[in-house]
Amino acid sequence: MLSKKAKYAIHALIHLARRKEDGPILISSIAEEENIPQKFLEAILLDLKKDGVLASKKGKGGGYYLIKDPEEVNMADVMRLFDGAIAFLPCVTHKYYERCEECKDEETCGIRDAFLQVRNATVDILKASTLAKVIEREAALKKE
Amino acid sequence: MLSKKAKYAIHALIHLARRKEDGPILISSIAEEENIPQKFLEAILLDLKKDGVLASKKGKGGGYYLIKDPEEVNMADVMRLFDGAIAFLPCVTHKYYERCEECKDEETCGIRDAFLQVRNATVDILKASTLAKVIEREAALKKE
DNA sequence: CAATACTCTACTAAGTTTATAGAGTTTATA
DNA sequence: TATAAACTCTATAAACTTAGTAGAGTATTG
Repeated sequence: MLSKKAKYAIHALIHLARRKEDGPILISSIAEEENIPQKFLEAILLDLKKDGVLASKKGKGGGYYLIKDPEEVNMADVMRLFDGAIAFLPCVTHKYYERCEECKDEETCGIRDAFLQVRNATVDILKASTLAKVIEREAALKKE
Repeated sequence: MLSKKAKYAIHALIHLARRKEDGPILISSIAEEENIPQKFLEAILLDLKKDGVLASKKGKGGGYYLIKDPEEVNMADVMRLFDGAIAFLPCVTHKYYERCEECKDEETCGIRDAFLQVRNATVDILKASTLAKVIEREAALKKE
């Protein structure tokens, strides 16, 4: 399961992507509209800023805004930032690779093989799920 | 990530599936060969027994053995037994469904739509990954 | 300079995971 | 029928993670 942090981050990003022409958006207004505890959201937005997805402006008229294109921000990257590896086993991850202690031979491990398929399918879908795509899809679903 | 419990369970099941003609296998021998803390493994095997995958025999000559066909035991079921839902969001699971608190309209939620695709792809692969298939695949990888 | 709004550090409560300890129960067999 | 073998059950606990709070600090605008 996604952590609340990752989930909140996705909601905040969609929120900002929708309003990307409106200039800086207040933390407090995101928190209120998306039902996220404000102090918790502050930490999340800071992480997204450090990661280069968002930028902020201090003082009156300040707030957060997207600096990446909504087509370049995808669910896989957000999940990795907050929850770490996406895969179910450390031996099939790319960035967070670790050997399984109990594993005798990784190359011929049938369990690994199964979970590698899962990981690849998952990452493919999540990479394709950009902010732009999610917003687009939402509009399409509303028309049905 | 899989919990250790789920991981140990999979290893124990593969171990038992490989030796399904050998009669009851000792907990202690599974624990030793698969590098699993014995007391921890006892609880895991008990869960698998309650779930109807394994049976046990007490006393001398006792141990655990598979009662389901290795082709009928798949990774999805094992994961659900020990770790609960497979999906990343409660609103896209089947058995463990729950509404997302912050969600305004589930039917048109673009985030849900993305994670539903992930869940479906994941479950399809995990359901196809039976003990028999994992063992088979392992043999194939060894021949390469 | 005063109000606004983001930033940083520290802390904490609750829950989950990964075990361990030890007594209890059942069964085979000598 | 005693005894050792082997699974079963209950209780406990350390370590870690998650989700969230508090409050002081810093930068900016007007």
